[in-house]
Amino acid sequence: MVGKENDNIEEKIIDSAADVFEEKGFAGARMQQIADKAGINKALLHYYFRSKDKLFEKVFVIVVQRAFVKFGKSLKKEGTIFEKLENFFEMHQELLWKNRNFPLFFLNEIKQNPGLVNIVFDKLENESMLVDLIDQIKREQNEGVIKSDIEPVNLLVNIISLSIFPYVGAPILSEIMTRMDSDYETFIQDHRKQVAQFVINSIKN
Amino acid sequence: MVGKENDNIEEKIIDSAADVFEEKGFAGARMQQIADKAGINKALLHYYFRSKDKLFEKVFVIVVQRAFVKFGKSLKKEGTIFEKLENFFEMHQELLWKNRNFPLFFLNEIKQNPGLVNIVFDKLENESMLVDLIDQIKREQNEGVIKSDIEPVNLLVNIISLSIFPYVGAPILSEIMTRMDSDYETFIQDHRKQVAQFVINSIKN
DNA sequence: GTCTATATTGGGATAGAC
DNA sequence: GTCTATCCCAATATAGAC
Repeated sequence: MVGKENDNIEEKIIDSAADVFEEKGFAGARMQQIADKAGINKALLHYYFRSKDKLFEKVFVIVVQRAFVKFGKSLKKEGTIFEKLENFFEMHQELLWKNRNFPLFFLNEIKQNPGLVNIVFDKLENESMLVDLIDQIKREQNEGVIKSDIEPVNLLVNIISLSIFPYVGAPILSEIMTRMDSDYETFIQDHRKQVAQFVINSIKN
Repeated sequence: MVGKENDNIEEKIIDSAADVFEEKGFAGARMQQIADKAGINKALLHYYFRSKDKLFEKVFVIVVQRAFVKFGKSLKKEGTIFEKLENFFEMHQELLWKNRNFPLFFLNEIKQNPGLVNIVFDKLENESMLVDLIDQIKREQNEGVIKSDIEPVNLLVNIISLSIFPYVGAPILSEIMTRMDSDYETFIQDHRKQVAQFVINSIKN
């Protein structure tokens, strides 16, 4: 998740906690493991964050914000939907590869505790991002650049699905690939090459 | 998950456990809650299944097998890929709607404990199903029925992604929809109408 | 602030009566 | 087989010395 060495203990804890929570989920995470990874002991953890719940909430907000900021950057500001698509998949796949644990973690925690969504969303500024995209899709549909009459929202979710699922499903996909005398690595390489074209093919006709 | 009333306690426990495990995951599930749901007490749970781990493994295998059998049934044996696609999405969406908790649960547990995959897969007979589909895709590509030269495996995963993700992502999608003055229900209705066509459009040209 | 030692509690597991 | 009562450990949390 992180990379940069950190001597500020509070941040060191946050980073360690992020790793452990993302890997094990809230229920499966252990304060002991977080302390170990941060190179301190449990008592100090509680000194800084009082409880597991409080630590989690703080970490969750930070992690999600980081993720969404990066996600926002993977969207070009200019260009047609087609151009944006190429760029998005390229960036997003890279991002997902580096943060394989995040999507499943995120979806899970939100499901277990739907209240978390609001805490995060209220602090987000990219609010308008989606609306802008939807407007652009509508416009390009009217202009005939996009031939398909799919609902813009559905097109967006389709794109997200195609982008994220191969990573969320890694544990099972890699097993299936192995059993078919292939491997996950090759699959994901091919995926990155074809997915943008797959979407473009679908809507340009 | 189930539906039918059950007076056989062992099965009653399995069904209750399936519900709780699917909802909370292994780490988050509580033996107490399973006992309550089954209308018995914890001691009896342990009398029947000795430990949480053993109960979980038994339940996991059963639940996954049920799911994969149903999944297999959503695939027509005859017809072109295009015909199978229409049928598959129709059936699969119905299935997913009824078992919203399953996909996320499954992906999560496999990730936490990759060994589970083998336990399940070794007991599965649809092994050849995927291979058959891939052969068919290759054939139709050669015949020119499918115009796209996408790798068959990647096409399959794309299809699965489009089918499953909108349900796995329900917690976050429903929040997003609400914030865009729409709602998850409408989205998913539209999704079911367009997704098959989305794929067909992409590969028939 | 950071540690060791200890308290507390939640929850899985067992004993033993019926 | 099914229950109540209890055990026991793991994991969160706190006290108190330094």
